[in-house]
Amino acid sequence: MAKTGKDNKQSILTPDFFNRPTVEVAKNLLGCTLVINLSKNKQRYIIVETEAYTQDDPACHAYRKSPTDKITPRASHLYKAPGTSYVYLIYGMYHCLNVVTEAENIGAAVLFRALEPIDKPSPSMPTSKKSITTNGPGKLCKALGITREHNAIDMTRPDSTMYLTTGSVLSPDQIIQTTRIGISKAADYPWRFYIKDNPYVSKK
DNA sequence: GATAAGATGTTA
DNA sequence: AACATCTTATCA
Repeated sequence: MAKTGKDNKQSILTPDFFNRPTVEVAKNLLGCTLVINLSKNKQRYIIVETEAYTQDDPACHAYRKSPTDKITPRASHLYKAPGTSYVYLIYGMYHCLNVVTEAENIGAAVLFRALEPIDKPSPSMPTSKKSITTNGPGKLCKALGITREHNAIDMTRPDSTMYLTTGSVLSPDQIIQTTRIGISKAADYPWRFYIKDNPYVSKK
């Protein structure tokens, strides 16, 4: 289980953090804090599961067979500055939250797959996985109220409705790297990361 | 426990 | 027609 990190000084993640290889960013986001200010009360969540999607990845929305292929409207957000939010609708009923990585105009991002609440923790421990509402990319957006309205937010600014800060520092043996979930194209890429033994990670 | 199917609408 | 998902139903 991740620590809350309340004893640490947390600093906001800057564009430099996201302007790096996407797989590195996905790994390093584990343990960091998502701060979200959609309603009146600011809420914080620890990132416990991520996936990387790059410009060379057939599963990425920004994937183009040839560099001359046109950029589609949905994927256009993926080409914005590192640290920008990208939200899309999946299966007609769920939203998924990503943060843009690498340099502007590259087209890569990290998908947020699961979060651990800091401010409203479940009483003691969740009694079962069914009671967790932030373990899965569609579920967490529903729980946090994230929709396509929250596209193209600069998440590197403390006055944004969403931004990211440093959190608990994880030791290498707490970070599990494995294959991605829920996709058919390039599902064998080992670009999913999660915190070992954390009860808020999706799946079993 | 496992596996199957349905909901739903944007995208290319 | 496919889809970076989740819930519910049914079988064991």
